[in-house]
Amino acid sequence: MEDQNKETGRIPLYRQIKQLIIHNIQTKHWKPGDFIPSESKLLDEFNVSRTTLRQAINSLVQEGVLESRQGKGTQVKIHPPGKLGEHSTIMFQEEGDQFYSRILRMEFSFTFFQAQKHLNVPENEKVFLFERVRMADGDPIAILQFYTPQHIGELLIKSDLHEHEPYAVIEENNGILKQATDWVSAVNATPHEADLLGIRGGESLVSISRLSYGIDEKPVEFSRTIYRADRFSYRVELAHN
Amino acid sequence: MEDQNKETGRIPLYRQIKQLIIHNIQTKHWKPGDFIPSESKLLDEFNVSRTTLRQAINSLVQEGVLESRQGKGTQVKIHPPGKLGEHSTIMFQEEGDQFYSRILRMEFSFTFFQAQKHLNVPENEKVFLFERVRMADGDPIAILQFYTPQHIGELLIKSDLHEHEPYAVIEENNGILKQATDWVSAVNATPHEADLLGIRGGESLVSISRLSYGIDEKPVEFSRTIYRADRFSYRVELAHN
DNA sequence: GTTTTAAACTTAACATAACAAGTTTTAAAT
DNA sequence: ATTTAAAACTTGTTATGTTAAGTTTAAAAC
Repeated sequence: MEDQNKETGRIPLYRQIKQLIIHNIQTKHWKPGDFIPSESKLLDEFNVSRTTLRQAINSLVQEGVLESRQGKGTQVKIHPPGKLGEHSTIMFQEEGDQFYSRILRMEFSFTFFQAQKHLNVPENEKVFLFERVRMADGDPIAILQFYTPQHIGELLIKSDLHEHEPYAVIEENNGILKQATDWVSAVNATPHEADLLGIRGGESLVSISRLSYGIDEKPVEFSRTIYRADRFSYRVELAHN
Repeated sequence: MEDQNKETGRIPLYRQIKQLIIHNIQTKHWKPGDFIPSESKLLDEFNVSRTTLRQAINSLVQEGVLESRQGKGTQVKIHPPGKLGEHSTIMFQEEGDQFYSRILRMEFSFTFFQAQKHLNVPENEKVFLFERVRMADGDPIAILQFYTPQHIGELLIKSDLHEHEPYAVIEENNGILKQATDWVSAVNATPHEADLLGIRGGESLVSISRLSYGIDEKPVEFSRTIYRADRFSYRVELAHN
């Protein structure tokens, strides 16, 4: 760590080290499952005290980015794509359901104002919308609207979204997701929604809005999904913390 | 810290310190909101290095038991009764709302089958139901059904449920809650529910079923609450761990 | 070749020291 | 009395050691 870092001061050294580690992960220098260099090697690379390095690493272990084991080493933790937390969002009644999606829209626009605001996208930049209907054994069960900033949207259209889940594409190209907030509520189906889902207008639907952040704390994805309430339940495990 | 602790070895010192701190909290020696002694005082009391003491304290801060602020001190964190996890269940639009409840039913019965099953109550024992309508500034916004095993129900009716929240009564008499599961879904209001909530029949409502467990891992409370969707949002914070 | 042993790695735990940066208390100045 | 400044607290950050405890590797013994 250079002197000017110590002198600029405001940002603690261990946080700067954290950022360097995160950068190595985001640039795929260290990939999920990889062992990062040992403490002694990182001490040489970063030129900080062991205390400081361990503070940075332990912090990332706490946040679920790294995983350390005594004697073995420290590796970048592997997470299933898009899976955050312990909640199991989708609880359909049958296991044998065949899932697939029917794409409704893939569109860049300046006018997705709510998503633009949540994603912190400047007004002169477009937002990408990816809209699908999710089917289970031929029945439509949910409408998914998936918004991302322009540069991520371009990544997505380059991939084959008919074949790959957007979460998987993002995590392969844009680093892993670290944190998200869900807002769960209920709405009455509009005639158009009822039409898509094959239900009567006014039926109750579960609405889930999600805002996801990457390990660099920047918003990655805003989505709104509405589920048929008769096919869906959202489970949350709660504990003190 | 005595020598035999260091020599028995297996349990790290900082974990032993953690246990001592927790013991002080459990025995109400240090109460929620209290500032615990400063680091220098605890160093004298425990006879360990600052590193070790801070490791114990920081660990408890991470777990949400303590809360430290530079320059001020470290205090035992206050958890609102019945509040588990980071989700903030109730997000009504205005801050100035005056909340109160109107009691509908307080009843012991053998026939609350769903609750009986979830609470693991034997068939020859009654289940207690406490049913209310929650009001915000005069508007009804939710119907709350609160089920407990018989012995807890008896505690509740002895307290003044017009004055005290059942969660608070339980945590004062029956220990704190440790874990809970929420199931969130959506339903259409029945005519009776619409009547109670002052809305049209068929309106969308958010339905939350909760099963709570105490420190002894036994079920304490099963509840079902339905909220007017226009006044309610359920927020969940998700993170890797 | 196989097993055993020791060495060389890894992270975990603990102590001591010094300084920085907030907050409160106290004493001084007005 | 009020304001100001200094001192005395508090937790936060960083450095430098040392020893312990797992895991892997390499050498030695068979």
